[in-house]
Amino acid sequence: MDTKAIKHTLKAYSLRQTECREEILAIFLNKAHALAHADVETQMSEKFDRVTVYRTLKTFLDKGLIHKVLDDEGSIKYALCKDNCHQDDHHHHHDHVHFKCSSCGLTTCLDHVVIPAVVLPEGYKRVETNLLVQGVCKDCNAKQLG
Amino acid sequence: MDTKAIKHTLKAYSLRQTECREEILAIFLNKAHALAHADVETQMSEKFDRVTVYRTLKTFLDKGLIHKVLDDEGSIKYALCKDNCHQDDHHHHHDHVHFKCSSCGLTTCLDHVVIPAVVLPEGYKRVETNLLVQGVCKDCNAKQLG
DNA sequence: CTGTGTGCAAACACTTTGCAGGTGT
DNA sequence: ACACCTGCAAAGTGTTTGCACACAG
Repeated sequence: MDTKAIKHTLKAYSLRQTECREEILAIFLNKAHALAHADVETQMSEKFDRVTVYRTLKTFLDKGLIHKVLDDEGSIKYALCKDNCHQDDHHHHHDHVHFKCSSCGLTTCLDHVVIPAVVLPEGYKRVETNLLVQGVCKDCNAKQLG
Repeated sequence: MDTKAIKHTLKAYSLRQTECREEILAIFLNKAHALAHADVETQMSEKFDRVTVYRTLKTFLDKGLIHKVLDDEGSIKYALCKDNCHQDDHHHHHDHVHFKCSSCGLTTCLDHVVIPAVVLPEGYKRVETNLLVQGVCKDCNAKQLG
């Protein structure tokens, strides 16, 4: 993976460049799906402390590098934000469609799926919308049919 | 609250009628919003064991009496299913719109809000859709304005 | 009577906090 | 040099499991 891009990204988000952060960011870049804390931990080649992983994820979240992905199991997952999703300025970016596959268990961002407008009852003020679709993903469907 | 209805409901879901179950079911009936395990526990007049509350919620979930409500904090919440949502036969009932108010913190089911059709990419098979809208609810909005 | 529910104790898993020392800028 | 990261230890919190007894049907 492009370590230059990783370093550049950290810098762009005003984050110090440490080995732990580079590795965690690399994991997110390599994997296209959302990761829970436990997923990140198990995928780290070098063992950093659990606590450091917790703190790194929280830092990334605060800085707007990653965002939360809802899950039906109670474990919070995280996924990389797309470009231009900074700390002060990611309100326009709060609508996400996520797909969780019951077969492979992975949750992916469906960036190209348009989230339909939801008509709320009178008096409700919408700030953020999260849509989680569960089912069987493309790959698993193909395997079953093959 | 109508204890007769509660007993009837337990029976309808093939659940033994115990004090604990009646009380938990009563709490769900009284409260219009989704409840996490901790919420249920704190609202029980008589103190039953934490473990019993966990098991009761799991049982209710398995039988289709309640359903999961997504949350952005990682804590699973539960809410009563509407009528005709039985164990074998609640696939048609899997689409929910929930609203979480950032002011009062309550998550409510918006039963009358139509969940828009989501167009998935080719190959994806949808089974269930969960939509969580966050913002400010009717009541809190009214208070702020008042 | 039988199968299930409950309480208790304990194990287990998850997450946060405080502090001392190390590291990036 | 300074601020911030990290690791360790420990505490705090949330959840599950096993077993003995109680209770609903």
